[in-house]
Amino acid sequence: MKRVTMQDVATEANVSKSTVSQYINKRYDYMGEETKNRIEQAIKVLGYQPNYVARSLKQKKTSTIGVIVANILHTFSTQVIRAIEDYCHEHDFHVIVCNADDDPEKERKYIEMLRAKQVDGLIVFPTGENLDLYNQMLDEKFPLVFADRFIDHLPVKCILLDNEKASMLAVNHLIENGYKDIGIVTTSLERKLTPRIERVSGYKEALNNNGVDVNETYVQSVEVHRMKEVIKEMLSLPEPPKALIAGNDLALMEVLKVVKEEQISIPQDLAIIGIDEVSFASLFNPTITTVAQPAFEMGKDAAHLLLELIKHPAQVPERNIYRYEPILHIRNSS
Amino acid sequence: MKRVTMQDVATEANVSKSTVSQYINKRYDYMGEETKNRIEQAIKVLGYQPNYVARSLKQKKTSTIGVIVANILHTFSTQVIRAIEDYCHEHDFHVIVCNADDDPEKERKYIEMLRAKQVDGLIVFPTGENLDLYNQMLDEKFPLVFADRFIDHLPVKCILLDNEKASMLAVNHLIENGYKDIGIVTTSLERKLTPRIERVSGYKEALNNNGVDVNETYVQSVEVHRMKEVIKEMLSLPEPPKALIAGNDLALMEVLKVVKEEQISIPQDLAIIGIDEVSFASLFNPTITTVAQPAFEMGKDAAHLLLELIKHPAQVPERNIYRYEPILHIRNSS
DNA sequence: CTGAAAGCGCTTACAG
DNA sequence: CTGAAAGCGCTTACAG
Repeated sequence: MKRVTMQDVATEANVSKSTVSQYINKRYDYMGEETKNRIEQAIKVLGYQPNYVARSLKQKKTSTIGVIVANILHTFSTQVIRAIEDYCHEHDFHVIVCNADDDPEKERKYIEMLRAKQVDGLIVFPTGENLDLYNQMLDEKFPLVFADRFIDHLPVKCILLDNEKASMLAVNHLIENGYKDIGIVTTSLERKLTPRIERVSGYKEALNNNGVDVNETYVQSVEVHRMKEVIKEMLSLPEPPKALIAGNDLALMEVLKVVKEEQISIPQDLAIIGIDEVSFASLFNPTITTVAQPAFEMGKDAAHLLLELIKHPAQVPERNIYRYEPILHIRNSS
Repeated sequence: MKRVTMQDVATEANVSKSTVSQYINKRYDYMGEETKNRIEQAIKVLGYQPNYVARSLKQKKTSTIGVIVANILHTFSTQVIRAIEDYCHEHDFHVIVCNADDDPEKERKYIEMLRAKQVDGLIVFPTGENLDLYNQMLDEKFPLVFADRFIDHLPVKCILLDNEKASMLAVNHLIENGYKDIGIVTTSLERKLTPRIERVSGYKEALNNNGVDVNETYVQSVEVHRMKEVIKEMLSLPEPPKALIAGNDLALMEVLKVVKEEQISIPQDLAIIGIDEVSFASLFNPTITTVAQPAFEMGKDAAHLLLELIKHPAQVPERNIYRYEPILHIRNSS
């Protein structure tokens, strides 16, 4: 079952393949009406479909971008990906998504594979551990956008939440509602990943701004599998917090598991705010107060920015850091 | 910033590019130790990365598959995609995902684009409306696997849930718990999509098997945006159902919205079972009984099947339909 | 207005 | 054990 090529069409239409190529690429400037019709006919008769691989090789572009997310389990990642795909498909770009699973080795492999496949650009939620690769892409002026996390001293365009403000919105809202003993639980800070670091520092700053001392036992950052345990410990302190901020959607799930297991009444025994929106926030009993990221907008902008870098490499904007405003959804858990 | 090619490596190592190619492809059978070292050195010095586009053109394979989901909003789609990606990455295949949004025109566009990009195979959640394309791929023996839905009289490998059994599990469980007035709400049946049709027919059959007459006012199939309204009507009947099955995860969300708005007590006023697992099922108040699909297994098997079709086109198995067992998770909403 | 020719960066049968 | 040559299916200056 040999696929029909441009040469076949040319033969069928009695023209050269140059002319067929012109036709396919809609460069009809000087093309005779009759020729056009013959080619159109031939294409229809033979059921010709152009081979983009050949075109890509010649044109040195693939109209494909790669997206490497750190951890696809976050709703935020899924939403950003969806926005990127929507935007790219509208602009006739394809998207290859990879999940690095927060593993620097996987990230390395995917960056190399995607570049070998000649993607025109890359959106990465960086693990932060492959500085040589990041720098190499920068040196080569390869179109690159980071999302969610930035790496110090690396002049890469980066799209991310104003994380400090996210925590501040949560803290301020709790304080307005009369809470002072406010805890926060996030995933591990060991790898110094932007959102976690900033959410904790924003939390501390907001407490300070409100004249509340930070109680370090109320601040816990551990891997997800240890989180329930740590939350239970925090709630068993002689003076447990009266409110708890979940650092992201996965942390919120752990908090809710503890709430269930220990039959804690929300918000009477414990107020809860989650950073990141979750699908069930307004269905839950009680409904859950969240600080949402404008994930769709962020994904769309990341894609837009990347396609600009690809199409107009000459006019790259100066700005590197793009911050997005978190949105507080006040519901009944706080 | 010219990328370095195989020719550059060959020159640097003082060999021909044939030899470099052999080296890259690990065909060292007759290669001198010294030559190997020189090439290895040259690659390192120049930072050579092979160009897969050129290789693909020559080899007529891209090691990439396409996945076209009907509607990416379903958790099931997301999970299947993730399983496909995991499996493919393990086997050095790449995945391009497209969301047809239940629009046959988009599906057509994506099938054509992905084939133009020379993907080696396709996993499709078919809209069912592009019979000519499906048949064309079949004629050309193009590697193709359907998921979630099958199309009558089309001999395509298809991976899907035993949907009738899913409904039956739900109905039987409700009947065991003493319910007889059981309703079901699904998305529209107009397009005759397998899961919806089968879930409704399984529901009816299960009622019959239990000697319960089907009450057609308890069976509603409409688009998501009309679902709340229809559920409210059903619950306002003179004799409303005492239990309700949600036909998929999106339907369950609508049911839960109504429950919230109308302050219905679950399961006292109304028992609920959802088909499809949801992230919050065991966190909810009450926890929600669901019938889950083995989504991860299904995605993995779909990918495995497709890669087999790609690698061993000669030995395609006879079997076309692969059914998967639904799993009843009994919780407190029923 | 259309065609011949070169070339994109690889792989592969074949020659030596 | 290694290399010269052809070719994958396109695009693109350039010639006429």
